[in-house]
Amino acid sequence: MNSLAIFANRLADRSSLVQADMLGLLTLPRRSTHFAAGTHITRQGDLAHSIGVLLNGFAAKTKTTGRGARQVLSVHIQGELIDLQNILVEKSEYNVEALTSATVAFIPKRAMLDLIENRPAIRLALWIDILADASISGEWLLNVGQRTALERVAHLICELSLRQEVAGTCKGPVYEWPMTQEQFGDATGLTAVHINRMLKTLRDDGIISTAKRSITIRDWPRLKQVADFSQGYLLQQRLS
Amino acid sequence: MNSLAIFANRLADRSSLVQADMLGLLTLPRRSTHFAAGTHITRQGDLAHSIGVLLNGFAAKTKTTGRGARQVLSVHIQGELIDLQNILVEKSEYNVEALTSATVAFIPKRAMLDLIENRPAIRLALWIDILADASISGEWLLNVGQRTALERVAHLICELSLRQEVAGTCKGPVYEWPMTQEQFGDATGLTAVHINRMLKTLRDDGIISTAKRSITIRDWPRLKQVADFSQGYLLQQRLS
DNA sequence: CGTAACTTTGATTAGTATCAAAAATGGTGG
DNA sequence: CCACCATTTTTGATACTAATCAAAGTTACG
Repeated sequence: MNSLAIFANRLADRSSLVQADMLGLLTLPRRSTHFAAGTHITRQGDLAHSIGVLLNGFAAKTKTTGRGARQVLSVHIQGELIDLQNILVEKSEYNVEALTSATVAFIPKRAMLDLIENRPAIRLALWIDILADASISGEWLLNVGQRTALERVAHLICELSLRQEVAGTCKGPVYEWPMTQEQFGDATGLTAVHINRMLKTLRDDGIISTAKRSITIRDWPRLKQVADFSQGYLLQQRLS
Repeated sequence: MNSLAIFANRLADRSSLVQADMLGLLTLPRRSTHFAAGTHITRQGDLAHSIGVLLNGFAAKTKTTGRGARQVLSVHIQGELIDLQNILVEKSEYNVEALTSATVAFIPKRAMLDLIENRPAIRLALWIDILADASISGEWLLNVGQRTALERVAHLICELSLRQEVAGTCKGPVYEWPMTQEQFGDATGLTAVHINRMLKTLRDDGIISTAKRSITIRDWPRLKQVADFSQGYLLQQRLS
């Protein structure tokens, strides 16, 4: 199977693609590279000459303050673009790190731009993709700025679980959890120690249970309620 | 002078527009409406059938948790689009509020979409505009998630001052400050009381001075340093 | 099997929120 | 133009959430 199939199908969910669109996507030139968990895929300041598609695994966009504090800006799952924002920018403003072992297909910017220019439906799908990322970013800002520690933790669990569910990479109530508690903290503006305590609270309340690299949601309605979660911001129009 | 001139010129700074592009922008159908400070321009859940351009004044995008806490997601100045993210979305995910007395030109979505479709240079400029907004959003997340109260306050002062400077709406070291301390707090994830204390600190250190609706930057290098501010994320390529 | 990374728990501290109230400011109508 | 009222700013006292520091368990990995 074509390695970009998952990516192409994801875009097809965003706009109506015809045969020629799909063909254009599936025949994009690319070079696939494998990354170990914890390694950098791209770095802030890098010249951006290609656009990455995450073929498998999880990745995170991060940014660091001058004093060394790291914020996770977004988490990406299989089939998602990890740095589309660089398409019109010379230098990347972010780091992208592999959270788990991950494979990335790098598509030359030029090829991507040509496809965008020539195929309006793909252009539309990518535009929606950017808007959806921006919408998630806004919800994260609300999360970090206004919610309590417990709410933030519950909220991110809701989001990632639902996104995996919708992407079809995970069924049941057991969801892959791609982050260490340190990274979870960096995504929510909390310390790893406090993440640990909040997870314990959710566990003690029977809302979730945790395992090595997964979280089981035992009481989705209550988790959603604790998290103040409503999925509209994910902009998954076709599926909600 | 054409009321959309400031807007059109701003886009011309983002990409090379030819005569026909400018004409297309300047002849966009629109209806201008005036809003008093503190009133809502659009609301979360509203059907989005037009796109707003801020002709003068300041506006803020906001989002509220289910428990009623409000986060300011972005602040917009003269000439900026206030809800371009709605162009491909049916229902708005945000509120837009007038921070000061403000005038907004509402452009029907259809007209905007046609222009985007037919004028590649405008499409490019708008795409960059969205990416710049997203980049600012990322920096805000870093700000709220990882910086101390004093840094956050200083950072937002740097950003808004510089943006006004670049837009040419404010020269000198005295910058219009469009927010109450309450709103400032909602933008930084702090309480109004704490904003007040941080401003006092900056004042006592001789870095800024404050007046009714303005802030004077007395020591820009030190403010920048306290804020951990570097302007790259604003994506003002043509000017930096 | 040994070691580094990660999780868990406890004790203490620090930063910011909350509560309260006074002072200053701005807008409005008379 | 002044007086009044609502909003905003300022300051003080106290409470609480989450950070920090520290160390013991646990897990993953080479």
